[in-house]
Amino acid sequence: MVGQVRRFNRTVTQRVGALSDEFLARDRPLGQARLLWEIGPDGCDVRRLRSRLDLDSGYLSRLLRSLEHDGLVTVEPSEADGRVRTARLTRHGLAERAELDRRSDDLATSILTPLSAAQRTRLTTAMAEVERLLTASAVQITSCDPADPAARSCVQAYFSELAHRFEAGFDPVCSIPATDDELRPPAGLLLAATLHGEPVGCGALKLHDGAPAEIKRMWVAPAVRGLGLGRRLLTELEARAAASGVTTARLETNRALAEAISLYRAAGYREVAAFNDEPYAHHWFEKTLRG
Amino acid sequence: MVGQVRRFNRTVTQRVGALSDEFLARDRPLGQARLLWEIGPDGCDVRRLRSRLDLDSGYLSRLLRSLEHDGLVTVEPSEADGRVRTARLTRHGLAERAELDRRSDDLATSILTPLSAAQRTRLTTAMAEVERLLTASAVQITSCDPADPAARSCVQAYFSELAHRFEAGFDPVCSIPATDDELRPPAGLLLAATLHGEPVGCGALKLHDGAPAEIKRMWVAPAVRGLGLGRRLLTELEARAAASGVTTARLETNRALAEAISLYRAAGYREVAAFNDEPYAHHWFEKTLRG
DNA sequence: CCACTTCTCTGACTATAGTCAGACAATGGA
DNA sequence: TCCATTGTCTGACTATAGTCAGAGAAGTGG
Repeated sequence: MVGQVRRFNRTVTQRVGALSDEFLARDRPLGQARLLWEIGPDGCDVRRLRSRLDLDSGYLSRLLRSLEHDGLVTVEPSEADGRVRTARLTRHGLAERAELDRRSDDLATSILTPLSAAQRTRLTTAMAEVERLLTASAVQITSCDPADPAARSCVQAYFSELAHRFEAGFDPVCSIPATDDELRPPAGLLLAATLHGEPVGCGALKLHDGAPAEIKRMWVAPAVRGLGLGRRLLTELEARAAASGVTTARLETNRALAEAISLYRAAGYREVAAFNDEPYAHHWFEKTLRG
Repeated sequence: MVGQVRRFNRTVTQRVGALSDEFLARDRPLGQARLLWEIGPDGCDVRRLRSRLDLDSGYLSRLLRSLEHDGLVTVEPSEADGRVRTARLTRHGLAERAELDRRSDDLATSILTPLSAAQRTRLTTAMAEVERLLTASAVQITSCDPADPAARSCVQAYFSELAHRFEAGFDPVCSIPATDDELRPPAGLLLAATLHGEPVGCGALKLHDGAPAEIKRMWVAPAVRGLGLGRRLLTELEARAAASGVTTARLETNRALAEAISLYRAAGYREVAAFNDEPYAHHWFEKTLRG
């Protein structure tokens, strides 16, 4: 398998990587072209550009100056914050970006053209599969503090999804709470999943001395569902629980969350009698962990 | 489809391209690392390195000097030709290359690790498919002179394959000839297929004023069979024939060439009575071309 | 043997990419 | 209001990649 991945890497970087740079940079240096592309039709704060392209602020400033000099970009102070500056494409810059867009299409077309219709279908299908699985593999799971902005945004998204999906809506105040302190070692822990730095999922554990651990806050962003991320989070939580000497994991869930329920069943959880009085729960599950 | 290819390109260059450079270059500049890799365990002529990496001779020379200075490479005159110099890895250089190899494995492993067993299988299967089809799409078909070295090597390989596969062997002298002049416009033409500059297939056309055109020299290198290249060559030959005003294409073949025979049938050729006295032929085919 | 080509090397360039320190203005919290 | 922080910019660097012209040795065909 490793050999296959290496062969793939070689073929693809030769065919796609080499070409795409050459196609994208028309006359203009690659750095400028990338920047032009990243600014986008609606403009973008310089700060955002810096983090997205991971550039040194001095270097980025100089790149912007050269694009400005060529009449492709204007940079003005942002209204909201006088320190921040916003880069916007001029009419000329927009045309240039459209040209890059066209070239990107040309590159894709040049790959498809030599193939028969059947081969094109097979290629794009396989590309979609590779893309999805590479995305899945790029998701990183790390334990993080409940007060971390990434964790906060996941939990927030989780609550608002529950509010949408539960028949009766969802108000965190009525539910059994899991405070920051309860999800912070050694009382518990919280895992955050990130894709290219953006939070895309979470899962938490409440540990109870000698008693079963509780799994909470299992959530996966809609954009990355179907990539096995829920399963990965669950497996990781179980492993952490087992590492703390816990032998049983427990959780409760609402009947509206069908995918979650089938995940728990598939992962070896069996339904048990209610072990708490969570008002939003319809099902209670339990699993014995192997040390 | 174009959109899918573009998404694929973006994901893959982010995940694979960026990482692979970083993994490969350990301390050392990327150019040096690539060169070290390309020299390989058995050494390599400088001339070959230049064409394979497509480098300026001055630049390559300097890269070799720096590797030599670091004690990774020795460069000596080749025995066969005093002008050519051969680069060889020292023991230290071999160790360095092994390290690059290990890093390449690590990169592949880092992609596979986060995935489940089922996902890994799906990923490698899809990668193999993409790789094959990208290879297919990278094959270029161009008309070329029969005396061109690429054409010569294809025809040579074709003859030696026939000698192996025909029950009675194959001697070009006994077969109906197709001289260079007959395969040169306007009398005829020869198409060569190349992959990364290496010849991997051919096909030729003999035109006869007002009479059916003859298809000859259809051959595809074993390494690229199953990529639809035979079909592409045949289609291209038919198109060229039609463009010359020919309405019928003809060919004869030996019963040992089963794949070829099914290709002809699938492409719309129907078997006809022998239209010549080619001693090695068992089947004669004909197809009406659409203008 | 001579002219021509091939192959490699050196010297002298340029361009792109990127780093680092520090200046300066705007902001936000104490 | 002051002070630390944030965001941007300039100046002064370095490293990598790459180009081009020409020198000189070795081979090649007539």
